[in-house]
Amino acid sequence: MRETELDRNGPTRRRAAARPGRGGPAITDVARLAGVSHQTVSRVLNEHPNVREQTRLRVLAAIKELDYHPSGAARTLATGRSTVLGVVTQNSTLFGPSSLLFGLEQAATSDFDVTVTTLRSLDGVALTRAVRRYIDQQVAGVVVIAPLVTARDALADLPERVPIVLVDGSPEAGRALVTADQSAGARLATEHLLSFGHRNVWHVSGPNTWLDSIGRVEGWQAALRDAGIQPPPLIEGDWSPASGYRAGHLLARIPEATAVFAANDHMALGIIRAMRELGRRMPEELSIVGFDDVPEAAFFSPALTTVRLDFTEIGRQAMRLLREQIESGGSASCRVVQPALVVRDSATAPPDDR
Amino acid sequence: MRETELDRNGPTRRRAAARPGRGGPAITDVARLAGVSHQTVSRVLNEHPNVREQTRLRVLAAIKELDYHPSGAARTLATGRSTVLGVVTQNSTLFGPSSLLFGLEQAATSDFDVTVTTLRSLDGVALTRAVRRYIDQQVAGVVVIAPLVTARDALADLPERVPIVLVDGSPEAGRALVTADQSAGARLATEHLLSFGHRNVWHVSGPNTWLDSIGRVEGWQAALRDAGIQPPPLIEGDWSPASGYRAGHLLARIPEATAVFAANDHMALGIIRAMRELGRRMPEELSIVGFDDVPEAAFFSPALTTVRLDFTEIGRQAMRLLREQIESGGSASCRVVQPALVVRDSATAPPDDR
DNA sequence: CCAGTCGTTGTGAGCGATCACATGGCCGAT
DNA sequence: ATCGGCCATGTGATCGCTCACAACGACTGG
Repeated sequence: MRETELDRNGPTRRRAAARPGRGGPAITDVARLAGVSHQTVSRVLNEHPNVREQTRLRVLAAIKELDYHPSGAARTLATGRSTVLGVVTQNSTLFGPSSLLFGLEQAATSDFDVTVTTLRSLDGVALTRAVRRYIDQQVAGVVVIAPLVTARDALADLPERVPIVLVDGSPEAGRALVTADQSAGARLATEHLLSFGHRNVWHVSGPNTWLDSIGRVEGWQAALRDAGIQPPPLIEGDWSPASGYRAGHLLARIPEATAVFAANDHMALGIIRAMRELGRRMPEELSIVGFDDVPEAAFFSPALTTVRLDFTEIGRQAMRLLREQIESGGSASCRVVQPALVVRDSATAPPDDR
Repeated sequence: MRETELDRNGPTRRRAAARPGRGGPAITDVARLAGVSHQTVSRVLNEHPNVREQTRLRVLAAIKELDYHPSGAARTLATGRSTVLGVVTQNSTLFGPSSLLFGLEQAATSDFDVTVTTLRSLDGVALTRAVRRYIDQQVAGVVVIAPLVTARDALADLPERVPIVLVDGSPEAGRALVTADQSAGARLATEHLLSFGHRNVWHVSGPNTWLDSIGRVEGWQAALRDAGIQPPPLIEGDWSPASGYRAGHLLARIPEATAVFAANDHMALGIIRAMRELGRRMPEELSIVGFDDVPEAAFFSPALTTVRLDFTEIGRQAMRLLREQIESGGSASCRVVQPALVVRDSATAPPDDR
């Protein structure tokens, strides 16, 4: 027995000396240099209270001298949880989604390593697979940026093993959710236009597969109904300035269209462009309000009145919900971030009124 | 001895049965179900050739039945390398950097998990720390999006342990690098303006801390010098439309300024806006060429002639360089992606000429 | 008919951390 | 003086996987 044990230790020690390990020094190297056990080093690393200050300093010195860095993989393996946060988003350079991603990264970066999966399309299969893959990697949590209708259904049959927060998705999923109040933003825009005395407000929406679009359409309709106005037919765009441009040409042929709410700033730009080509003056002949407040919106001609979303705040809220779930196995609560109207020069009174 | 062994196995088996393990089933569970050793399962997972087809199928079936997914952490720990790719970029929603990030994700996503570190500033300390952190995590490789001058110096004293590719950085760093030929792009823009007969071309640049800015300034100057023209004073902006707007007001006071090359589209928008406010007609009174070809550039008024960069291609090239380094310990080669001129309506002949 | 080779599978150690538990010193309380 | 308890530290097992090597049978060639 005794001999067997010695035989076992032999190779082990030799191996450690030869350092075939892939990376730099390991915890045992630090322990040896500091003259303590590996466990004590681990305690120092994890800020365990019961370590004598003197020992702590010795360990710290050894860590510094060896330029030791703990292995995340080993820690993950031992503890079963990592500090990696998975974010699933879609293949898009659109202002909204990309700002959302940015806001999220900002908010997470202090506690987590953020890894991003950019999906080509947000259909159920791809989404589920991406989330499952994260779960396999034992991520600490998953954030799904799911602004599409198709995403909603996919999330229903997802395993419960991991904290998940939806951003910009639908509350029906029964998961923790952070979203912007699209409807309220649209209402802000519409009511702002109505306040100038416009008889009606037209709307150029995003694709009806987007929850954002749907919410904005609802808010627009609601605001009109509340004012006792029958909403005019919806003009559906696809977020692109080109679609706005086409919508602009359409609107130009409708004399009674004096005010339009565009579901994003880039479509608004397309509309403005079309109007300019047709020799219409803005905002005198057509008032317009956008959505997003892209950085360049103030420099459109006319400077665009629009609705701003605080993406940093959304990111922060998402991280809060996620932490709640991680720490206390929390609930499926829901936060809604309110948008704000940014008044510039693109909305004014209708022609008749002056 | 025999008893000791039983004692040892006892708790082990019980543990396995109770599954206090953090995740789902482990490789041994699959092995047991398939009636093979864990090593055989490992072989199947890694597509090792020497496994009998029949065995392979049995293992595959067991994997499916248990819904087994291998643990990345354990694999990383055992092999010393992960499939994670670290990307370091800076705190920016600017079109260039964010498109770059997007292109990179697109190109990487099939082989790697991309994790992003968004730095508040690209100074040496922050950059080095971020890269080192990735190295500690034993990432497969690191991509640094380093468009700032400050980043250049920081990369010199970085450990060699990990494949690194610079994107949009400076070749002097002696590392693998993918970059856009900023200078050639600027030359394209400048020569396009000159071709209309303009006597001179002014330039509104980005901040001189950006390598992109510097390259574009150089290309602009070179093009003018080649044409035997003394470059006018440089107007420095900060990429923002607001800075373009200020530059526009400045330019408006200089009668001989008939053509301007803006270092990005958003500054061009600011210039256009300023001109419009002052009642100048564009492009008749001032020709302008931008840089970036943001999606909305075609809908500026006038539609902006600009220079386009293929970010997807840059991402692809970066991934190629990285794979070369990972697989063959490759070299510090350098790829340059060429930009293309996109001609629209914002550049035309100077007023004198008609 | 036996040695050598190859294909297939199994065994045990090790990656670098944490966790559960053991140990030994020092303290105040009995 | 003795004992339970806390503090500081150490020991060994374990997480789930891969790697190096051993074992075994079938096939081949001399």
